[in-house]
Amino acid sequence: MLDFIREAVNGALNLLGAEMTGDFDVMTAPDFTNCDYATNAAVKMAVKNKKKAADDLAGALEKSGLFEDVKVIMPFVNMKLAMGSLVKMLNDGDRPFPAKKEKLLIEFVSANPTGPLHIGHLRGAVMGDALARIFSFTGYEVITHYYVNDRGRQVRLLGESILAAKAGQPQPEGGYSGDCVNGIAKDISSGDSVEKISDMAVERILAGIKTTLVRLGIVFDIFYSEKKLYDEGHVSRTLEKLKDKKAVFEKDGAVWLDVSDRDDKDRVLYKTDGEPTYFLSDIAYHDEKFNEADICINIWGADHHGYVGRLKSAVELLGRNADKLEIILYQLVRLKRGDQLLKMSKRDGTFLLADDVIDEVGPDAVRFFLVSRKGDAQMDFDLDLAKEQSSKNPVYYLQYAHARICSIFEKAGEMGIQASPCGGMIGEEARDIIKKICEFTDKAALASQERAPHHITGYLMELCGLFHGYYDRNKVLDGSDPLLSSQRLFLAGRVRETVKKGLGLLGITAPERM
RNA sequence: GCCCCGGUAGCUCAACUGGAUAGAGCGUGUGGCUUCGAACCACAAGGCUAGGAGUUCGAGUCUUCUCCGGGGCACCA
Repeated sequence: MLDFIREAVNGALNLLGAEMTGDFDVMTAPDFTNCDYATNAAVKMAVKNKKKAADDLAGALEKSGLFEDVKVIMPFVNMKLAMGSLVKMLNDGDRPFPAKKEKLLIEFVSANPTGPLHIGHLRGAVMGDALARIFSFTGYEVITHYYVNDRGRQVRLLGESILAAKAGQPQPEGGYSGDCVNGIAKDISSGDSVEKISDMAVERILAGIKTTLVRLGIVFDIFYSEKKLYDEGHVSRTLEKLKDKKAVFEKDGAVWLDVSDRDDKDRVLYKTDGEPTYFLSDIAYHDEKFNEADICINIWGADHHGYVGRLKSAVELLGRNADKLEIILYQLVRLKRGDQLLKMSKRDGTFLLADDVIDEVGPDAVRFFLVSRKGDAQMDFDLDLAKEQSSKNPVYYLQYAHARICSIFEKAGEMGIQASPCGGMIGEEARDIIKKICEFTDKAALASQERAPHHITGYLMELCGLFHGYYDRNKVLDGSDPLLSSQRLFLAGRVRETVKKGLGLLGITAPERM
């Protein structure tokens, strides 16, 4: 829609032979103007008399025949679309997004395979998946990654914890406990090596994580193994590249990387005990990612914020453009039950499992809640509200609109009415809703550009709100007026299609009945 | 101490990157099913956008200071 307005304004400017001092904006017009869109193009024209420029522009826009009203309220030129323009857009359907040249790799969740997913992982999972869907819809070629830290100290500790549990001995320092560890301990033979048990445990826990993700409708293209980075020599190759840049040095018995340009201080690659840090393999991993894609996007919890600078610095040392590594941080979610804030601690085992939350609230509601706020706002997730008042949950408002329209189509079938593109029969009462439908691709583009899925939820609330109101005031199927009925049915069909597409971008189902 | 993110209606959050008279959901109050699905609709109440100063035609949005909340400052991930 905004493209359409922009083209119209451009056309008018060309007609006037206008010279511009800068780009102009197109925006929605406020209610009191009784118009749809506005532009500040007049004040961006290279003339002294802005008022005259605005009047000239308004005149040229009027001549286009696309608008039923154009009025100047300085500094804006406001436009009201002609019903014919709107109906044509509605009938034509959304323009598909052209394929983008850049290939995009998005990595998210990447929780350590040392235990099941818990509430803390959920927001990143849901945001990442929604973004992947939005990117794909808006023309990017997209690959999704889950990076698996399947080696190193934590994994070894997991194996040792399981062995200890098996032998009935106390946990090693900082070790793991809980149902997960005990469950695996039951199924091993005590003679196995730590390595073997660790590998087995990782495999099993990862399988559980995948199951949880599938419940949410999340399926990754690739689970990328850290171990593989070592086995295939990527880590050592990356290290050589860094050494070539003279960025690697030894100090106090450890090996360091100079990342001081973007971080507070230099960071360690090999510890004094000779073990590599996770930082080293992370760098190798990102080098590999950039071999596959033009833009790499990571979804991280805000608690990893301190890690951003050093990784960007390292990526730059490898000759990559650090701006093409986009790290999207999401703030942490606090869980509430009514007024009660839930204290969660990994150590006490009091954190809530992702599966429990999904059981309690349902996958669609979980996804809707966690994706309906922008990532850099921290949020409180009230389980009581999401669960007990689930019938008033906004997600049902959207799904209900979809189901309702499905039901209308069923009824239409019984009545022998078929949808047909709208003509003059559709009146003013459908104006707002047609306009809203035609704004869908604007919102998808916005969500894609800003890497912010919450624009879609807000849009869908507006669209469905308009439809529910329209439905209440206008009978779609009227046996005495088949022509009007078929056109209103077409309109309803476009609403249904748009709601389904929008929910699809968020990974939320669009049920036909509920 | 330094860095990052927040502070908007009673609560949870929006506001199309600087646009005009700041919007939804929940909660509260009133009204609406003989009619395509009432998980819905209509109307109402609710605001000095934490506070001060600045930038310009114009600020919730940009700069700066103060206050409050969250997170981070490892040879842990």
